[in-house]
Amino acid sequence: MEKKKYYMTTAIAYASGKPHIGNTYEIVLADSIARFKRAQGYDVFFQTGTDEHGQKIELKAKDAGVTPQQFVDAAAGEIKRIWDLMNTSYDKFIRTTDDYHEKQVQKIFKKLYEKGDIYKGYYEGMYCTPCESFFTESQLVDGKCPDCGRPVTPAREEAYFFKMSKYADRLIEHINTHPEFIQPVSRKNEMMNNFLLPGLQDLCVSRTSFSWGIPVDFDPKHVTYVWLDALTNYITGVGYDCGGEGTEQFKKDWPADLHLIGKDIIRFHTIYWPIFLMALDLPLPKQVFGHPWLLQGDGKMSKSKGNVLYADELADFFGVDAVRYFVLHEMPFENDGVISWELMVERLNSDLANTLGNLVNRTISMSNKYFGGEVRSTGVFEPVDEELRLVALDTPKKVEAKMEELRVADAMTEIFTLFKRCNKYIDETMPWALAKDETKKDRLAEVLYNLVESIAIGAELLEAFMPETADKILAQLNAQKRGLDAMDTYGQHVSGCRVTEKPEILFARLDMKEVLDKVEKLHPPVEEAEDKASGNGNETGDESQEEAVIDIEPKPEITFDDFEKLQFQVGEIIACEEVKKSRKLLCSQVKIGSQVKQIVSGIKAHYTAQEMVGKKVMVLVNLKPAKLAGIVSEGMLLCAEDENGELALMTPEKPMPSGAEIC
RNA sequence: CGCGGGGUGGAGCAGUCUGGAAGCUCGUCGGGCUCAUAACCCGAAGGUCGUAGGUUCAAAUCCUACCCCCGCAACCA
Repeated sequence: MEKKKYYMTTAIAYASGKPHIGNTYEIVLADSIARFKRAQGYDVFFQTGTDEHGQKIELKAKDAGVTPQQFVDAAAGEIKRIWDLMNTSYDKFIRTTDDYHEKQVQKIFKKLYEKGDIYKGYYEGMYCTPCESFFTESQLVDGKCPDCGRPVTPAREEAYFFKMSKYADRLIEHINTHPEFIQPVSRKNEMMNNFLLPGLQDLCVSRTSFSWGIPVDFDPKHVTYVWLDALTNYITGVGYDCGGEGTEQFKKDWPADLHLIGKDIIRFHTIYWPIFLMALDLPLPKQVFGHPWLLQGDGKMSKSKGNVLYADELADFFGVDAVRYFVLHEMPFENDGVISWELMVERLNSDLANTLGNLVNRTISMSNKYFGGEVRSTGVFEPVDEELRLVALDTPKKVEAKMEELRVADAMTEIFTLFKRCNKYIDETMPWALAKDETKKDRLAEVLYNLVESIAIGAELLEAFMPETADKILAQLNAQKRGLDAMDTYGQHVSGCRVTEKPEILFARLDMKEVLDKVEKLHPPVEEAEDKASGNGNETGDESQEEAVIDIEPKPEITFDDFEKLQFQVGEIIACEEVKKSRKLLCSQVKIGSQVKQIVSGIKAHYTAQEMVGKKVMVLVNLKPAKLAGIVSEGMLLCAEDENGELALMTPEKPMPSGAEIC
């Protein structure tokens, strides 16, 4: 019988930097699904990759002094490295800079243009020049820019648009008749009520403001704007050919069975993507699952607390499978999950070391102790065996049911329920007591056989989630994989097999304090300096009276010429207000000589707008203007900062007129 | 009114769509056991389900208002 195909994808990761643990979650989640589907006998094609175009990458590359292509090559390499490190079994890693992808995107763009679904128009609206942003009338605040409050002017920019509204009815119909299309279901209403029912706006699909993108071949000053470029990877990756037949693989795999994405981009995958496909006369993907996010715990995510988390660092500490276990287990189905070093240690100790690792270890060592490693079924049955047997037979079914709903965390919990049942079984049967009675020898053998059999079933089920661990356990037990299909029969472990002589510890318990100490060394917290200052309060030595000092990372030496480039002046703050919608920023009007500059500073936590007014401060005046929270800042107020991040403005020690040069 | 998520025993979460005895894991305390990685097994304590109203025979769940956290967005120039 031919295998049923299963084509699944993750979102492609934006190649702008190192992926943190949250990004990594998605690929691991996808991997567990892919592996499970394979175990179920599907012919799985699992695609992931990187999204590599756009203005942000263009800018980052420029900052780094490399070409965009060099930049994304490095970023994609890093992403791929992490994916591989996490032992993910993707079949294809697509990059939007791959030539076949770029070529197809151009063809698609052209086809849709010729078909009339894409038209050339003008991006019209009220334009705020300093903010370089367009706004609709309804977004304006008092007729002014909602960001910086300055006047806006009507403006237009040439752009191509996609006629979304043309396909809206068909899409609404599809969503209503396919309740499984958007997962979790709660997202469906969100999409319908917020976007579809009020009426879809046409989507801008080209840009002229940057050039790092796929050029529109018949109008090269335009580049394809993100979604038409990014989403199409799902078809170009399996061999779609616009205007042609497409490869055999494309015919087999499309439509995709599952797009696994973050909940933040559900809209693009359940509205724009299906509509693009309709325009191309292609069938729609069967299911889009918007998973929640994995957030970093401990309240603030800050470098000073050392809780910024990366997959490779976590894997160094805990091992790949432990990290896989954690992210899969801790991630609920609909709500966001939390990750922190503490929670990680807790989970590893209680679930992996205590429940699972110890179970395997104690079972193997008893087999060695009582039977020289031989595990033999004797058929000496007692009623207590029945319950274990039922749980062991039931677990595969439950796991399959949970996986069917994509409830990966729940599926793993089912497996651990089996392991817990095994631990309980040991207590109920008390093998050490049986061992003391020579006449109970056969019963003892049966007990150990039941344990090995049950653990073998659990371990094999674990393969999708923790592949290495599953293999290790099976190897230690000397058990064969039986296949998901065959899990309806108990007692398949070959009687007479020997377990390993020296069981390797699968997961060593970790000491919380030691881990946190190590983490601290890796990411030294800023508070250290304070401890030194206040903690070493010995009264006798004169040196201890000294004020605390701070050492910072020295920068390279500069020449006087370098210094001369900087222009500092005394400025008087004549007005200051909080920047709305901002947590940290104050916006000051600073009088420097006869001119007034607007300067934004991140000091709201340290000064109120009121107390700023009237201060004479040190200003770096020839800094290139930049936008902060959309507001232009034309310089920088200089502050001293202590080890706790407390700030103090620099003010002249004697009265000085505004505009006085500081040199 | 920028967008989004959340508030359920000490911690992390399920349960909310489809109203019907407050559940899971960890931690704590007490007990058991000794094969094992100070582990494992049993038991117990601990909750006004953010607040205030409303609907209902019945509300964590539905409705209204409010409070508080958090993430994102363009935020330490």
